[in-house]
Amino acid sequence: MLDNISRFRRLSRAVTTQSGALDTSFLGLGRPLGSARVLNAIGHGKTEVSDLREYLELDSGLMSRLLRRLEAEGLITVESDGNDARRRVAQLTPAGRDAFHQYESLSNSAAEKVLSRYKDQDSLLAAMDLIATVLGRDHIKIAPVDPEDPRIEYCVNQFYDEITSILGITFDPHASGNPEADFLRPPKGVFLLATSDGLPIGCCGLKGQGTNLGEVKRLWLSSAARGLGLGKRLMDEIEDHARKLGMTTLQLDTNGRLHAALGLYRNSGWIEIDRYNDNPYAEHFFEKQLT
Amino acid sequence: MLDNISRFRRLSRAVTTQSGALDTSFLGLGRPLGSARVLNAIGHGKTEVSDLREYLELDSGLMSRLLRRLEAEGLITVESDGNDARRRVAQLTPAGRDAFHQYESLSNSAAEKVLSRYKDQDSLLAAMDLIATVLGRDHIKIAPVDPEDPRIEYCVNQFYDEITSILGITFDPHASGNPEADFLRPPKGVFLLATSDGLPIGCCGLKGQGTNLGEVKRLWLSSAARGLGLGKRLMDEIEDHARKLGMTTLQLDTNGRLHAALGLYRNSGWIEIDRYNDNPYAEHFFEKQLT
DNA sequence: GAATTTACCTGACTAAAGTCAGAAAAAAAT
DNA sequence: ATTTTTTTCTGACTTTAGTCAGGTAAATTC
Repeated sequence: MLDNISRFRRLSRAVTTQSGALDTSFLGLGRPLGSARVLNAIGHGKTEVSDLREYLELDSGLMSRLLRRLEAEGLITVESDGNDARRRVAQLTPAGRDAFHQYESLSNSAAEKVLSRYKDQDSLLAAMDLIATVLGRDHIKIAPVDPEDPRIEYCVNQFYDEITSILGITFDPHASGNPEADFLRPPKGVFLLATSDGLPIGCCGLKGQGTNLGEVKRLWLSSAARGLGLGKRLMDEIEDHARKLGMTTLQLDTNGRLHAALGLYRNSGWIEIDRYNDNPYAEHFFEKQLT
Repeated sequence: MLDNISRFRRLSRAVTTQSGALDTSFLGLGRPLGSARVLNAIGHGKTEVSDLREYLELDSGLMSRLLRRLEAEGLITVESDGNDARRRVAQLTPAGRDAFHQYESLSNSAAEKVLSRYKDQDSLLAAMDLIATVLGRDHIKIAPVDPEDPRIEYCVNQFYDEITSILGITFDPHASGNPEADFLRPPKGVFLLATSDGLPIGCCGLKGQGTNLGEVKRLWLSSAARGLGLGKRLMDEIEDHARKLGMTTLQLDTNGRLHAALGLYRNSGWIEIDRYNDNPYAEHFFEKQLT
């Protein structure tokens, strides 16, 4: 009925009007918007002044004055960086932390108010995840984390749930050769986690034994993250890590019903080979030579 | 992994940063934000100054000055209203229309850029509709429209598609007693359309024959609009219209697989009765006495 | 028909946001 | 060791946004 662009702009209007509720929370504590933005950015971990400037897109003169103002209010301290004495680092004082938490709880209660009025929260939240991930696709971060990190646990459990529902069976991780964490962390292997603004949206493990043969395990993408080329990015980074770990050949197994995964492997240089293990869930086996 | 509130705030950040792309389009033409907002509001049909003030939440002094400024730039004209000479009405000049269209195309191309980068646009747009509708639930409008309005046609086609997919058969509107438009518009009946910021999200028809018996037809809610109590609102308004049209008894038929609809009828005073027509898709028949 | 209310306007102001030129100190490049 | 670059800061501005106290004319109420 409406064209696609109108539909997007409609979302944008709805969110900005509603999170006017979030934005006005920035105005609700009697502090001008500029100061509030700086305080919140610091609270969210942007401590280096140059970072702050870039993030908030502020002129250096203005930035400086806003920092002086927050300092004068006793909300922050600004000190020189140890490594580079030109750079300066801002920290919240206890009073600053208080003020920051006031902003946070204002934002939270505004968000809660919106959410609480809707019954089917799961689908609403899934829709939010999808949109936030697509809009923030340029800011997706991929980084190695420990295989026992709770975020990996979350991703892998999602992976199991999906396998279970797609294959229509109860997936037993051990039967599929659930790798020990030691094989998935340096120096033997690695586990990559993809996050979008804090939300884990994908992962991929590389299992090694200290030899030149590695195995790719547990490639998973959240439904919000599909269609963004993230699977390819994860696999490319896994290959980079494999090379650094001295591997020359990678293998993986997968199930025929995971169409997107199959397509990805076939389109990125993987060659189908004979069964190389007894994983009951696997139907296709691939190998790739690293060059 | 993230709690619900963080997920909402993540969406909000993503949209405001991205539609920073939309917002900065308001800043991209060398005009201050205030003037740009007024110009765009006028372009979108808010012509009365009092409307503008309320919509943009501006002080009357500020509003006045912004209008003078746009007038001086030759973008608008402001004249007194014919009916009430205190009120004033703003109109875009040709130059103003040009400027407005520049803002529109900036916004559109920003939106297009985001959308074009994603493969599965349907699910993305559905997610956007859902969120925009939920966030804008307080602004859902229900109004009678002509049964041959293209928006009704759109809704009713969606309704047919759904019936087809839920019942697993090809739905033939005529077999189900597709009512003639004349029975669905005053003075015999009425057709209500629910819209959220321009997007049709639900409809309901009331078929009459000029007697005291009416029939409710084609109650449909878009998937984005479920769980908001909109079905109840539509039915309540249908009953109001029925009373005004002199009806004392309403009937309807429905299929057993439309669980939400069945629940709605059973919870709002409808009594199940015997089959009163030969609609092959209907399995349940209800009646309600209006008081 | 006088009093009140409404809608808009103007002038006089303040606060906030943003710009620009230059200066100081540290780091990096030559 | 000197020059250049980077990072931050300060002072002197301008523009924008927002507030408040009236004022005028039209409409409404009594």
